[in-house]
Amino acid sequence: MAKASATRMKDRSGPPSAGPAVSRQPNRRADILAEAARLFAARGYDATSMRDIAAATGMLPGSLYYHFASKEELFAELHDRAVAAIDRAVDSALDGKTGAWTRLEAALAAHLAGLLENGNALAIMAPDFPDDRGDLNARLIARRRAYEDRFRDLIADLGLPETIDERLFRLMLMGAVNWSPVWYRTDGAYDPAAIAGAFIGILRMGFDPGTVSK
Amino acid sequence: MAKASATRMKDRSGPPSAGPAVSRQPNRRADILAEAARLFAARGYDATSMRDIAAATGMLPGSLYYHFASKEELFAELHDRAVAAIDRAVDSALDGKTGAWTRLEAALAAHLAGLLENGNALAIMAPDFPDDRGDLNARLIARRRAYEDRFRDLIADLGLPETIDERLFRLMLMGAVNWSPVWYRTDGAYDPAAIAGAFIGILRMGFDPGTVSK
DNA sequence: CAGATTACCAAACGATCGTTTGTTATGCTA
DNA sequence: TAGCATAACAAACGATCGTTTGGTAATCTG
Repeated sequence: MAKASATRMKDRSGPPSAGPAVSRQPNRRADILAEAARLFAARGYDATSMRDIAAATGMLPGSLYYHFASKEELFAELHDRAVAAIDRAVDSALDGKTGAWTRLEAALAAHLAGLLENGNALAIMAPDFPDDRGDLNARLIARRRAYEDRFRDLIADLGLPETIDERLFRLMLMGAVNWSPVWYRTDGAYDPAAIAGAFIGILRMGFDPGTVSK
Repeated sequence: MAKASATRMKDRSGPPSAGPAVSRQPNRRADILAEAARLFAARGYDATSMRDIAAATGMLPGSLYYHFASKEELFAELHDRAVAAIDRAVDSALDGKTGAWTRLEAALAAHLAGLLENGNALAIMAPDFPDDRGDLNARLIARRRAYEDRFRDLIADLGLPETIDERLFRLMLMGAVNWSPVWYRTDGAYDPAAIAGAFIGILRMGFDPGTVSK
C-alpha cells in the first residue's frame, strides 16, 4: 500500500467558511460519499473497490482521487461523519428528557438506531480493521472513544451502588447494543427503541426496583 | 473469485476412522492450520494472503492447495474447529456445576476465554464476512447458531419472571460478551472469569436478590 | 475576453491476489 | 524391486487492486 502523495489535493471538506463554495457540479463529492457508505456498509471495506464506488457514482476510478486522497481517507471521512451523526442523534434524543434511567434509555435507542441507519453502519463503526493499518485505525478509535464517553456520564448519573463497577456496567451495556446489528433484522419483532427499552428494563430491575413498566 | 475445482482433493479432515492415518510428514497440515489461525486472528481474513500462510509454514503458496481446496475452505475448517473447541470448553466448565446462575456464569466465562484464546479468535468467530460471500457465510452462521442454543437452555433454567423476554435477555448477554474482545486488553484489570462474573452479578442483582457475593 | 481553476476522462502502472499446472523427491505396499 | 500415493516445489496465469499521469472541456475571475 503506497503512501498517498497528497499533492494537488485540496481539502474540500471542512466548513464552507467563505464564499459561495463551488458552483459547477456541486454535488459529486456528496454522491461519492453516499455511494461509498452504501457499499462499505453492504460489503465491507476490503470487498469494496474504488472501481465499485466509481461505477456506482457514474465516474471513472481515477476521478475519485480528485476528491479524496486515498481509499482510507474516504473511509475515514465517512467514519467521522457517521460518528458525528450519531452524536447529534443522541443529542436530540436527550433533549428535554429527565431522569437518569430514562435519559440512558433514550441515548441508547438513538445510538442503536444510528448504527442501523443506511443499511448497517456497523461496518463503519465497528473495528473492521484488525490491528494492522496503524494510522487509520488509531484515528477511528480515538473518534469513537470520545463519543462513547457520553455514556460514561449518563451511567454515572444513575447513582449505582458502590459494589458495581461502572466501567464494566458501561462495557456490558454498550457491547450488548453494539452487537445488536449482528442479529437485528428489519423484519423482526423489535425496533431500536424496543431493544433499548428491554435492555434497560432488564438492568433497571436490579437497581431501581418498583419500576415495573414505564 | 473462481470456483475452486475440487478435483484431486481428498478430504483429509474428518475422523481418522480406520487405519493409522497418514504416516510420512504427519504434521504439515496441522502446521498450516495453526499458522493460518494465528494470522487470521492477527490481521483478519482479507489481509492474510495464502502467500503469508505459506511463508509462515515454510512452504510455497501452491503447496497449500494439496491440503485445502481453497482459502475459504481453510478458513471454514478453522472456524469449525474454534466453535468445537469452545463448545468443549463450555462442556468442561459446566461439569459438576450446580445452580442455574452459577452454571450460566461458568459457561459465559469459558465462552469468553475461548474467544480470547490464540490472540483473538474474534476474527474467526465474528461475522467478518458482511453479507456477500454467500456459501461460506451461511455455513459459519449455521455452526454458530447451533452452539449458541446452549445458552438458550441455560437461561431458561434461570426461571426468569414472565415479564422478561428470554430471547432479548440472551441476546443482550451474548452481545456483551461477544463484544468484549473489542476492548479486552491482556494487561488489563480483568480476566475472562472476572468479566463473566461482573456481567452475571449485574444481572443477577435484579432477579435473584439476596446474593451479594458468591 | 484571457487566464486560471475546477472536475472530470482515458489509459495505464506496478503490485498482489487466489489459484493452477507440471514436475519431483519420498516412503509405503505388494 | 516395481508401482503408487503422498507431499511438496517451481513457475506461472489471469484477474483485480489502489493509484498515477496527462489531457480536456467547462466554469469562474479579473
